[in-house]
Amino acid sequence: MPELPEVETVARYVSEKLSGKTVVGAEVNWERSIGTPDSSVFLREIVGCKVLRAWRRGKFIVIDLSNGRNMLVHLRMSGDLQVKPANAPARIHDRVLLRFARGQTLHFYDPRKFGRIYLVDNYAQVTRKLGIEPLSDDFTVERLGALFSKRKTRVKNFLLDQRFVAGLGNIYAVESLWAAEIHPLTQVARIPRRKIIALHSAIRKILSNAVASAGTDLGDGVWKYGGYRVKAYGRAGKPCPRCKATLRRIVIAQRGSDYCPCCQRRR
DNA sequence: CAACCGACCTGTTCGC
DNA sequence: TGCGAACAGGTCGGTT
Repeated sequence: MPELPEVETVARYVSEKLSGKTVVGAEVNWERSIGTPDSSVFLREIVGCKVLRAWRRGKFIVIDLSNGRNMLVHLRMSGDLQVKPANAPARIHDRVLLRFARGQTLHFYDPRKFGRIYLVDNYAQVTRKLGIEPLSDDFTVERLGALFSKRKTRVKNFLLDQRFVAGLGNIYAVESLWAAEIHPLTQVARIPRRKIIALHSAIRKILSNAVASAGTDLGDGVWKYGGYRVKAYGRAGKPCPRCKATLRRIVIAQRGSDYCPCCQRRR
């Protein structure tokens, strides 16, 4: 579920709530929520750690600890982090709880159990394979063009592949392609320069607007904080906001891809 | 190299 | 109303 804007929102929230606080206790209710190390080792090693700050890399929340190590959280499809008073009851889908000094508890809520927490010496052990940060200065039209060159991948698959650009997921990939007027099945090497420019600009604009809006609330309760409004995602059968043609949905990489058959022509 | 498929999980929505 | 199927913001490993 959460993509870059939602993960950024959670990372800022955690940083604000927990910076300077020390873990005094921990509970794991679903072992596989801990990616590494084993949950028993995690429980032993996380207690006593002090949070310096939290930030984001791709879709990972990275927590810097005062002992130099890092705790990372990936929310996958349904994860969320909430800081509550120590006396707040755990919910049925709270998989991991971290209790902090001064009566605060971090709840890792994750109905589908896909999310993962990692405790490592260096965050790069986990994030090593991630591609470029789309909101960084390094993400230029030239870099995007270079990644496109000679590749046969379809652009929708490309945008979902975290090894190229880190942070886009299905919603924002669909939105970016709609904004840039590119058909999702287009092979990246065949995208003309003016469209590369349009896509680069769309990705940055859409992601930064969504971050500023605290993400996207699709109305199904999975993410209920943000105010970003989608233009194409999930709107198959409804009119294109640009040309009024009926939006369509096809499946690419087993993910629904909404697009406008009129403005997003193939080739 | 690139696409596809099943896994991993639970909850919600859809169609009959 | 009820019930099973389909589908959901992500990623990985094994096949084609």
